[in-house]
Amino acid sequence: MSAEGFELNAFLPYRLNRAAEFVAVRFAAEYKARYQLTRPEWRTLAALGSAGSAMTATDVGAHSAMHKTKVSRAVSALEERRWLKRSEDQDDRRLEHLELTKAGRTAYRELTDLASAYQAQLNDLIGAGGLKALSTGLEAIERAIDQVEKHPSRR
Amino acid sequence: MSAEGFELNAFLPYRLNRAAEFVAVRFAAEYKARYQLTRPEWRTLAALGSAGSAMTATDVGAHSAMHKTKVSRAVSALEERRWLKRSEDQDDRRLEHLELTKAGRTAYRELTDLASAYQAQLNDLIGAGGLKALSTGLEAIERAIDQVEKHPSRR
DNA sequence: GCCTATTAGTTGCAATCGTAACTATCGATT
DNA sequence: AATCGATAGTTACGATTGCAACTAATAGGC
Repeated sequence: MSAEGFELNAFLPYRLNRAAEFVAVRFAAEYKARYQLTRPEWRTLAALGSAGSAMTATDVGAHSAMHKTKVSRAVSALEERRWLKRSEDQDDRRLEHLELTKAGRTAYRELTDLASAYQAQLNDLIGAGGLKALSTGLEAIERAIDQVEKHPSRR
Repeated sequence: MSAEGFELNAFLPYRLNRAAEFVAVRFAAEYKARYQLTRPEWRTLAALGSAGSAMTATDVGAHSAMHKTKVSRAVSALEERRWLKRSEDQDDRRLEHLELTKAGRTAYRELTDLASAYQAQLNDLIGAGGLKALSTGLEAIERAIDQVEKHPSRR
């Protein structure tokens, strides 16, 4: 049974990684060139910018599936740029609430322009049908992620 | 127009990366623990194993969306384990054809057992519908990748 | 047949990453 | 209220990465 029952082309981790890498690389090249932003920095900026309100570093990590040390370093870098500010939680001083500064929100808006343009390219490339299917499928994974994160059962 | 027209939750690179990272991390932990394989090594092994016939390093990179230095190092590591062998192309001596050894194919088969089990877990987590949609969507991206790789137009 | 551009693959090196250990704080148990 | 375990976030350090530069070989003018 173990002989030929496996199709790499149907194996989700492999396919997803391939697709993710493909779409990420070219976009990363853009914001790296124009803003000297690293991937974790962009992702952190994006998470905070899209949330609107403050988040903790742990929230950012959960939202973007990034390791907490990545988040920690990205936050430091963005803080140094004065694109975000931290504030201590009054009730629980382990937490810090992260929020974009005015400059950070401006940067976020500029970056989202780039992102929208890129998304449009992708739409052309992938087609409306593929996009729709992909979106439905990703929703299913996103539900699974939330679920697993809620009930870590075995970690 | 640039103000609020952007939804991070609809931005493909972000969503794909999140999903890919989520499904990859737990599987990577398994084969890393059992076989001391790194991700690029597993991906290279998988590409070669599933292809059946020989591939060049460039082929492996295209198939798995890995940077060529990653492939190069993974190939060296697998060679040292005697899981693959190289052979020079007679017509074009820049090329090397990569093929799994017997030990490599055995390892591949064992790994695919792990992979199948993991895929089954994912199926449960994501559901048949989500999986179907995801697959359709990924096919669209895969077509786009092939297309772009054929016609690098602007790179 | 040369000269130049291109491609396959490798490697040096600086930058980035993840693991594990750490600090600081909180919550729960007693 | 003292202790123990858990959690938020940081950091040291070894491992991994990717860029750029490199070698070696081919391909395409001319």
